[in-house]
Amino acid sequence: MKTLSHFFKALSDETRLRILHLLIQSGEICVCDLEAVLKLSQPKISRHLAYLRLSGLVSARKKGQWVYYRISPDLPESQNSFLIQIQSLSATDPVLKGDSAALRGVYCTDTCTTI
Amino acid sequence: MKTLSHFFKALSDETRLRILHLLIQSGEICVCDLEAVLKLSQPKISRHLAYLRLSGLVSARKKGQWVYYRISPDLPESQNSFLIQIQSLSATDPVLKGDSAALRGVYCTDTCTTI
DNA sequence: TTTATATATACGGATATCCATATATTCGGA
DNA sequence: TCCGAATATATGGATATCCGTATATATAAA
Repeated sequence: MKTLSHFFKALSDETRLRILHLLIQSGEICVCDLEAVLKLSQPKISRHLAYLRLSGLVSARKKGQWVYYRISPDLPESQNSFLIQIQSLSATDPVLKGDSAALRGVYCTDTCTTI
Repeated sequence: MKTLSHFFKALSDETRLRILHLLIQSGEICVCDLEAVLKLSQPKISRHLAYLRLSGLVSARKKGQWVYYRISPDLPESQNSFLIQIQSLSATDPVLKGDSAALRGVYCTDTCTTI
């Protein structure tokens, strides 16, 4: 039960929702790409990523000086089905829709994305 | 987007999750039955019901001295599909499972439930 | 009209959350 | 080895959240 309310607390912040939405959509993103897409300060993004990491929602992989984040592969099924639904929200939410578009832009023009 | 994070904030508290789970399951419950099932103080329950009411998640109907709460009938579809999933969580979560059982008990023995 | 029951809200304190700014840390390249 | 880029964390302040307790309100019953 604690786990469950903590899970929703992780979803209850706008920045974290936007991050999760991008991770669900793209599989794996590094911090600097999140920074470029979300247009938020680097410490703010890192702080929320740490929050998500500590809640077990995302996992990180270090490659050189970059750190790639993804939705945690061993998330319990119950939580996973909630996350999947977030994906469908981008159809109606303008901010999420904008993030999706910005992400495509980053993946076309940026230099920091090839693994 | 604010709406969405506020929605999850409403789900991020254990008491509110338990209340919502009962409302989803039973349609309509009055405060005193919630009190009997959850075994929590009346002001605590009322406070969280007020929170849910202000977030638009539940609506209230007054009948005599009782107030009956239900999931808001005009909840946006996106939020509704999230709520429905909460129902399925009672299969795995012991607290929610216990609440379901206690609710059945209340509906058999109590005096305050007939509308 | 007084009394009891159901429900809501006010108050004050403890704790959590969130942020901006500043500073560490780690790693690759010159 | 030194420098810059990518990322993480520390600090302190503002605000929100949550709770227990006390109190208010409304309705029913006596």
